[in-house]
Amino acid sequence: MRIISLNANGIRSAERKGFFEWFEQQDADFLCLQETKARTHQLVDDPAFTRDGYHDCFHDARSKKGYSGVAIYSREQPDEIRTELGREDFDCEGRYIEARFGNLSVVSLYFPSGSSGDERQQYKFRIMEWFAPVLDEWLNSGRDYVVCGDWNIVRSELDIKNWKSNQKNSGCLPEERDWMNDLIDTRGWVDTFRALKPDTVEYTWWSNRGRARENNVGWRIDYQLATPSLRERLQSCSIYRDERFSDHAPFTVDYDA
DNA sequence: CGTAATACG
Repeated sequence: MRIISLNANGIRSAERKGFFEWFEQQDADFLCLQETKARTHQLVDDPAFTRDGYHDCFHDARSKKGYSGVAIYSREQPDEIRTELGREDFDCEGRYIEARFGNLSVVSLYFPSGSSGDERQQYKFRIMEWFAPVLDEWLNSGRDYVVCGDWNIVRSELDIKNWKSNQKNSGCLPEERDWMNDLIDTRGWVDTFRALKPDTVEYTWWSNRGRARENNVGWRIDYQLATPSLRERLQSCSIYRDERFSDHAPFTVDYDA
């Protein structure tokens, strides 16, 4: 079972850059996209976003055009699609979609960014507080979950080039890191990349200001978090070097069938 | 600075 996740930074932009041709070569069972930046109607009727051999589902932002938005592509037809978690100021921003296949749930999640200002940072903190118990419910549901997405939070010094200078910047704030680490170290979620590569320094996002990407001034803020039930099924993972499609890197995790 | 619509990350 192969799951690929990518913050597409605009699915229409990524498509123009050949993302789906690349995707079709990857032999993936599931693809989770974040920041599709399109209304669902702009995607569902366009063959460019409908791939042979895959089912697709989308959830867009009701609140703003061209903003946020998530998607899942799957070989198997889902039993059920969920897009609402019952909190209006979260549900309206197109940040969550879940596809269910038997006992497996695959989630594409776009966690809020706080980098645009204090208003959004306070929103991010409120979502953190509310979302942790939601994750606990999933963890205790008896279902297998893989929560793929852009979490906009690094965990440790291994996950960011400029650790010291970013301590006061959103995504690397101590209270954000504590929250993320609590999910994994205390509550029991598996950071699949870190579980497979305990000491590896690799990033999933680079600012497009300056020469961040060519200097590898990056952050690891994209994760596939899995329930402990999937830990023994973890095989391998890779973050792709490919810079063609987005300011984030696509990454793959392979799980035993 | 890139995406997609003029804000947001």
